[in-house]
Amino acid sequence: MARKKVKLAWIANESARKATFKKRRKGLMKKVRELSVLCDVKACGVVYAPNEAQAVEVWQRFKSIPEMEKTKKMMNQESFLRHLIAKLQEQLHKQEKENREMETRLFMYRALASGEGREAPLHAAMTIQDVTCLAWLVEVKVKAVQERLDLLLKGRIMPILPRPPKVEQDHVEKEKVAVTASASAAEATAAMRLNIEGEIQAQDCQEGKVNLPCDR
Amino acid sequence: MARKKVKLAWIANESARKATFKKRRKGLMKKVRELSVLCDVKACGVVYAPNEAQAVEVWQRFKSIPEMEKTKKMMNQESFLRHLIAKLQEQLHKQEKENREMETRLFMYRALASGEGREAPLHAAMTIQDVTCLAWLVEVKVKAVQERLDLLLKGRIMPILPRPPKVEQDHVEKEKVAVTASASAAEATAAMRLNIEGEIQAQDCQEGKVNLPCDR
DNA sequence: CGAGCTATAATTAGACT
DNA sequence: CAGTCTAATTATAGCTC
Repeated sequence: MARKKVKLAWIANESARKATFKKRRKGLMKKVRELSVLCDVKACGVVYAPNEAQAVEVWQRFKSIPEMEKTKKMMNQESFLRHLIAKLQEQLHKQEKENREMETRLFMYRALASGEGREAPLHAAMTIQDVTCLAWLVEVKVKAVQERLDLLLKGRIMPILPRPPKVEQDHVEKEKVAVTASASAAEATAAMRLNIEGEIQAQDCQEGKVNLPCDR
Repeated sequence: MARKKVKLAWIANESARKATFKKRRKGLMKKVRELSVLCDVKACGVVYAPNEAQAVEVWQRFKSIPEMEKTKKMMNQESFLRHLIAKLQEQLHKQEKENREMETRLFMYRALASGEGREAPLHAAMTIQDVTCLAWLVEVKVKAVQERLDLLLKGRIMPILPRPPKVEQDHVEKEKVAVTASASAAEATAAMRLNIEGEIQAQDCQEGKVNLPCDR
């Protein structure tokens, strides 16, 4: 959008493409932030950089101010971590339960696929595409989450293990909350379980069939 | 960005905010598309509309052209569905295996949280925030995926069940591929498993502690 | 290659219908 | 409230360093 109007097509020149990418990604992120702030909505943008190892380029979360303040308060409290763990635990159980349900669902899919055939309606195809696309994004997210979890875990191990067994540090030795692994089932947000492929390997499917006009 | 420079702050006037939201969301999506096309990267934007029931406002996936064409080809093939199912099945197994690992990880977390305390480093706090934020997004995605799956399932059941057992339709009755639930482990993309809470309930944590300066 | 620097394209705030 | 219009603000393509 400047010196010259640019065609909406892939930029062949690599350096130009890279420059445009950087600039536009930056601009995009700014827009996301602005929208979030101006309208107080949760918003995020994700951009797969070509060569950067499968990275979540940007993500942001905007919470309403009061909620944000509450979050801040609990962010560095020990109890928050305990609470998180309790919930994780409960959700693990939920998840195991859902595994059974997923098996059932999978069975149904299977039966349907084998028992019937032909001319998958465009509608269905689109839906599949939708699913795979969403799944891709989820894959990115899940990986990021797991990396963050690992980081967090390391971050806690590192400063702790090397420390001598009993060092009396005067500051903040009070709030020794008991580790109540309670957490009501009602509070626990919907347990999530993901079992979808993020990328469909195209090579596996035989060639030469229809061409759906479902570009966008 | 017009008639008047607008402050980067929440817009109090509701109708104005709504209008801005609509305009800017539209613009944002356009930017996402453009970036994707110009630089051939996978990109997506997600915006939580205030009142629209927890909706993924926009998501998009851009694949490189050759990949896209392959995808098109297999989109409406029966074998694609079978393939998807095979992979799902394999990933289900992987997932069950990962459940064990998650239990281990959870145990470690627990031990750390109960055995040590105090002054959660800002770094750790930020990480936790990151995790929860990402988790929130994943939650949205997972819900969307599950809805899509349900839709897909219904979409296949509907036109199939009411149909009489054996109707001889002449077109495309050939490619009756056997349902080989094989799918090599190498091909299957990383199995995903998600077990994180998307929203931290702030009320659960007692009040009046530190205020982290970790806004953004 | 990255960091400025315009000139110009694109977005959009506010008014109007 | 949903569009349309237009001026003013932003984003950025192509350069230069």
